[in-house]
Amino acid sequence: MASRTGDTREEIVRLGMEFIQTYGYNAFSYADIAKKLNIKNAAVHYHFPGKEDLLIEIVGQYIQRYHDLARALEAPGLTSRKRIQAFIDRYTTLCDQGKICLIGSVGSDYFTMPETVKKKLGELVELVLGMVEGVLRDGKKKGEFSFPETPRVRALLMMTNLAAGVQLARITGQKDYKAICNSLVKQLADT
Amino acid sequence: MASRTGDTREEIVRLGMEFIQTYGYNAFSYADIAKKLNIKNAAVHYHFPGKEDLLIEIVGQYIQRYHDLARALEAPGLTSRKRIQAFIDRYTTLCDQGKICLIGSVGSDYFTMPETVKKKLGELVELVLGMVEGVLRDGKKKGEFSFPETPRVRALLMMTNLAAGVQLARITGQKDYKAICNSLVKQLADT
DNA sequence: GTCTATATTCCGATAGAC
DNA sequence: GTCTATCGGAATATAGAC
Repeated sequence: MASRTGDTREEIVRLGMEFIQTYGYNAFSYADIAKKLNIKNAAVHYHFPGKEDLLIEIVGQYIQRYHDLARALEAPGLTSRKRIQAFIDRYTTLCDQGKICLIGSVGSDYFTMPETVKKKLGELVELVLGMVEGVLRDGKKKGEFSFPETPRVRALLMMTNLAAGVQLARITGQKDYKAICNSLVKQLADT
Repeated sequence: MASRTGDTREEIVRLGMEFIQTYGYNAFSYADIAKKLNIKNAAVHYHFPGKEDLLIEIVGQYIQRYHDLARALEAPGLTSRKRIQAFIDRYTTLCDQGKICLIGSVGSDYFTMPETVKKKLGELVELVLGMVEGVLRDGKKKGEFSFPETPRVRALLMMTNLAAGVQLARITGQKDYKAICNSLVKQLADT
C-alpha cells in the first residue's frame, strides 16, 4: 500500500502526532497506528524501529512547523496584532479538535522521555517563546502594544495561558478558553 | 506489614498521586507502587481492585485538599494578598518537586479516562476556579486588588499560568516559572 | 515495503493458601 | 491483609518470507 511514495511514512508521523495530542504518548501503540493505516505493526517498525524514533521525528516536524510560522510572520505588511493572532489561532485550532499542544502533552510524560527528546523539547520551547517574544517586542516598539512586563515574560504568560487553556477546555468546555483568548488580546491594548 | 492500620492503603494513594504528578497516569503500574512499598502487586489490588478505583480515590483526595484549603482561606484576618499567595504557593511546592498539577497531568490523558473520573475532574476544576474567583472578587471589592477582567476570567488566567508554568519548568527550568509568579502578583496590584 | 510469525516483557487482574 | 502462582492480553520489537 502506497509503496511508490513516502506516503506511509508521513501518515505514520501525522497519526503519531494526532495520537500524542489526543491521548498522550504513553497511551497509544504501534498497533493503533497500524490499524488506522490498514497495515501491520511490523510495517510501522520498518519506518521507525522504535517508538522513540517516531517521537523524535514528530517533535522535529513540530519544530519545523514553528520555524515556518516564524518565517511567515516576518512578512512585511503584517500588523503585530495580526502576527500575535496567528499564534493564538494555532491553539484555537487545536482546541476545536479536542487536542492539546505537543509541549503540554509531552510535558506530562517528560520524565519518561529519552534524553534526545528532552533536548529537542527545549529547542522547541525556546523557538516558540522567542518567536512570540519577538512579535511582542516589535509591537511594543511600534506602539501597537502596551504591556508592563518584559516581552519575554509576556510571552511566557501568553503561552502558558494558551497551553493550559486548551487542556482545561477538555474538562470545562470551550467557553473558558474563548474567555482567555479574548483577555489575552485585550491585555496587549495600545492604551 | 502495617496490617493493624490503614497505612498501606494511604501509602498507595500517596504514591499513586506522586506517580501521576511525576510520570503521568498511563506511565506507572501497580508493580511500581508495590515495589516502593515492598509488597506484591496483589496486595495493591486488594485495596484498589482496578487502577480506575485508585484514580478515583486520588482525585477525591485532591478535591478534599482543596476543600480544606478553601476552608482555611476563609479564616478572618487574612489579607486577600495572603490568600492568593497561599494558592500560588501550592504550585510552587509542586514545581520545586518536579511535579505538575493533577489537572494538567490528567488533562493530557483525559480521553483515556473513565466517565466517573471525568466527572470528578470537572468538580475539581470548578472548586479551584471558584475558590480563586472568590478571593479575587473579595480582594477587588475591598480595594486590595485592581484588575480589568472579571474575577472569573482573572482566576482562569492565573490558574492556567500556574498549571502550564510548572509543566514548562520541567523543560526550561524554574527561572521562567518564578517570573510568571512574580508577574501574577504584580498584575493584581492595587495600582 | 509489507507480510506472517514469533519472542519478550510488562500490565492489569484473579484464585486460593496462609 | 499479604502472599504465591498464574492467566489473558497488550505492547515493543525482530526474523525472515514475499
